[in-house]
Amino acid sequence: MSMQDTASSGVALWRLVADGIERGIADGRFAAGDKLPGEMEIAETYRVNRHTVRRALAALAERGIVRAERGSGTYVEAQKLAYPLRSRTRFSEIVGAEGREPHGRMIEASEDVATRELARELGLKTGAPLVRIEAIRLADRTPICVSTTWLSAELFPGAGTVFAATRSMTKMLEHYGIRDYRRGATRITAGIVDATDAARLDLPLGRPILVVDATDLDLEGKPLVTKHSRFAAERVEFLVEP
Amino acid sequence: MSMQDTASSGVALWRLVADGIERGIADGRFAAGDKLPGEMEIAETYRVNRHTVRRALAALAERGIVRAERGSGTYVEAQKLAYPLRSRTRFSEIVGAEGREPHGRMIEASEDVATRELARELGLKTGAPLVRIEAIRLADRTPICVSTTWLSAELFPGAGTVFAATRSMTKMLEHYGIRDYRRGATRITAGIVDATDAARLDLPLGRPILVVDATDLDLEGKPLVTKHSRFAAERVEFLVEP
DNA sequence: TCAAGTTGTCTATGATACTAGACAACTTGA
DNA sequence: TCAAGTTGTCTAGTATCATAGACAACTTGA
Repeated sequence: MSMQDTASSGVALWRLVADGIERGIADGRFAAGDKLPGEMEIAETYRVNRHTVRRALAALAERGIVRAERGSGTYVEAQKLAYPLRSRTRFSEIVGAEGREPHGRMIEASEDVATRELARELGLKTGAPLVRIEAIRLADRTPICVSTTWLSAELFPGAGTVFAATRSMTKMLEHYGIRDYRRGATRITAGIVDATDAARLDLPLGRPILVVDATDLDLEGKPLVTKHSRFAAERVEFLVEP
Repeated sequence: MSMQDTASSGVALWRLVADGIERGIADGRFAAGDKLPGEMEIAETYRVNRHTVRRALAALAERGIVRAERGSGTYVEAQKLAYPLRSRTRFSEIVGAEGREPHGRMIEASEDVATRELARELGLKTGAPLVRIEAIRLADRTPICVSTTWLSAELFPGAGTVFAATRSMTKMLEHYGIRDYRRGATRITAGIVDATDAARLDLPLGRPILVVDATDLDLEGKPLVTKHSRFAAERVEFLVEP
C-alpha cells in the first residue's frame, strides 16, 4: 500500500495502521500485557514501510495504549466502559457500577432560543427562551463524553447556575421539584470528533465519536430536557438490553 | 490552521473541512437543496486556504453529497436511513418502511470453530463447530451494513447454502422450523472502517462506522445466532425507543 | 449591458508523509 | 559468550498536502 496507488482518503497511512492495531487490541486479538508482532512483521501485514509502522506505534505509545521496549518488543496496555442504555440511565450509577469514579463539570451555560427542531423536541414554540448547558463527564479523570443540554428557561430559571453547583442533571432537576424522570426516544449515530470536542475529550483529531440525541421526560411523558451528547468511541461501549 | 501548528493527527486538513461540512448537512444546518457558503467564506471559517476547501468540496461532490455549479454556488443533496432498535428488528421491514428497496447478498460462508467468546454467546462449548456467514445489506443499491453471523453447524447444517439461496436471515431460520425470534443483548460502539469493509460498503478509508454486536434468541430465550455488524455511519441513524 | 460574486484552472513554494537502506543499541535464549 | 531478533536513529529521494496569487469562465441581479 503506497500513497501512489491508494485512492487518497485524506487519512495518513500510519494512522490506518495505528487504528488497525488499536482495533486488534479492542476486540481481543491482543490482550493487555501481550507482545505485539515485530515492527517488520506488522509492516509486512499492512504492506507499508517499517518507518510507517514506527510512526503508528509512536502515536499509540503517546496515548498510553502500547509501550515499546528496546531490544525486546512492543507491549499492550488498555480497556472500555460498558454503558447500558435503559429508560433510566444515570451516568454516575453506570460509572460507579464499573468500580470507577464518576465526575461531572459544567463547561459553559448560556441563553438561547428554540429552533423549530428543539421546540418540537421539547414541546415548546419556536423561539421560546432556552438554557443551553455544555458539560463534560469523566470516569477516573478520563473524559467519556461532552453533551449539550437544552431546557426551557421559563420552566427552569437559572438552570445553568444550579447545574454548575450540583454538577448533576438529576440533582438539578430535583431542585425544581422533579423527583424522577425517564428516557424518551434516543437516536444514535457515529461521526468524527471536531476540534472543540477533541480538546475537551482529550482526543486526537479524526477519532470516531458516538453521537447520541435524547430527550428526558417526566413521569407523565412531558419533555423536560433534550441533549446532544458526543462520546469518545474508544472509551465506551453502549449496551442495549432487551 | 496550518500543518505546522496542528499537532498532526494523521488526518488531512481538507478531510477535516469535508467532515465539518458533512456534519453540517447531517444535523440540518444545511438542508437538501440549500446553497453552501462560498468557497472563500468556508475558507475563512475553517481558516484554511481556498484550495483546501476546494479539495474538500471535490471529495464531497465525488460521493454525491454536494454539487458545484460554476458561477453560482455549491448545493447540497443528501439523507439518512432511520433504523429503529427494537426486540424485533428485520432489515427488510425497516428499509421498506422508509419507502426504499431492501437487498441482501451473501459474500462468503465458511466453517469455523467457537472461540470462548462465541461459545458463551451462543451457549455452546469452546471449539464447537460453527457456520460463519459474511453478508451485506443494501437500501436502493446503497450499501448500509456488512455483518458476520455465526451459528451452530450442528443445529443448522448447511446454513450458508440456505442463506445464499433465501438472501434473508428470517427465511433461513424458517427453513429450520424457527417461526419467530427476538433480539437479545445488543452492544453498540463506533470505529473506523477497515480496508475490507471499506470496499464492501463503498466507503472511503477512515470513515466512521457503527459496530453492533447482537445475539438473536428463540422465544424461549435460547441463543440462535450471534452477529457482528458494521454500519456506514453516514447512511444510518439508530433509534432507541423507550 | 455591466459589475459583483461565484466556481474552474494555472503556476509556484515549502512542509509532511512514505519509502528505502544502513547501522547502532539493546534483549533474549542457546 | 554469542548469534538472532528486537527497537532506535540516521540519510536520502519521491509524492502529497497546504499555502499563495493571478486570472479565466460563468451566473446573477441591478
